[in-house]
Amino acid sequence: MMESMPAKPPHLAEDVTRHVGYLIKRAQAALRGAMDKVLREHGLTVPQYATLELLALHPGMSNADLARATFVTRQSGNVVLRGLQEAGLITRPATADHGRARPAHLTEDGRRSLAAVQAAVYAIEQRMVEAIPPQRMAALLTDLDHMAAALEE
Amino acid sequence: MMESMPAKPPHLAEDVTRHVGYLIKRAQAALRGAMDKVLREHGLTVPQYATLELLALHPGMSNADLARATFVTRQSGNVVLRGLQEAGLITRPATADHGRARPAHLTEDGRRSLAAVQAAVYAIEQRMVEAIPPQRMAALLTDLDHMAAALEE
DNA sequence: CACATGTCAGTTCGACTGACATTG
DNA sequence: CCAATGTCAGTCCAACTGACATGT
Repeated sequence: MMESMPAKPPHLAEDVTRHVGYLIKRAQAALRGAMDKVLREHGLTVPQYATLELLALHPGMSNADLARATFVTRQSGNVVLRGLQEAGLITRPATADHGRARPAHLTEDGRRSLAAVQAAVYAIEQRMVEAIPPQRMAALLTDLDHMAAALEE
Repeated sequence: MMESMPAKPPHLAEDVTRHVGYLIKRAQAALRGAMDKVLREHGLTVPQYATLELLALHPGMSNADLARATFVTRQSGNVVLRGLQEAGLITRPATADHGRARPAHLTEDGRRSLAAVQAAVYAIEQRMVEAIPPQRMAALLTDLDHMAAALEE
């Protein structure tokens, strides 16, 4: 089990805990921790789950596609993809028919695994959403989007 | 160099890019990418920088303190701490005077390293802050805090 | 040709679990 | 006794760089 993950970091200077960067990190750590917890019961990692979710919505995404969508290099993406493949949750054609891209698809097991964890994962997101005033939701999403965009060239 | 890190993820369904979880992840990835870039020039990693920053504000924090503040286990915290120690950026007493906690302190080199990168790191945060309407800043920080809190027990 | 993609090889840092000693 | 801390040992996934082949 996770040995740390305290309710709220101890007495740190206001300066630190009011930094946007710190709060983004904290929110992300909390989210990842919560997801890890429920996914581990099903033998999935967070990157693996993210990949399954993407493939469910966009069947046929290539490794490069997925890597871009999950903000990692193709090399890292390939590690995740191979893990899923070995677990029998996705399939990829041995050879590319068109370019070099080998479109990935969920297997039946993959669909089952995804379905099995989706409720729990959505519940986590729900807990987050319910923690803030509904009328601020749109602005929050917009602001997060703009902050990310500001750092991406 | 980072081979991926595109301006903005390709054509994904609106469903995905409007999820709070996705946006938090994207913002964090962008932030981490930007920080990595400037820190690498000075031979620092993000966790190392975070630790230096914390120690500058709170001299004498123990490994357990730092681990909690950076949302990792003591074991992971120790890896970072040892890296900094080997680089001569921090010192820790060989033996604890009080409990078992060995308070860490920046060395002169540590202070110098931190000072050398701080401007660049602050500039990154500034770019994020400037990307959103100033009057929404307080609400944004509050909402992030509440979302994180909702997932932490 | 350039460019995107896939992949092999290798490294590294930091994430985790588990066990154990020590201190207050 | 118990809780917190530090630490040793080991595993693992995924992050990276660099190089290279291949296909449009």
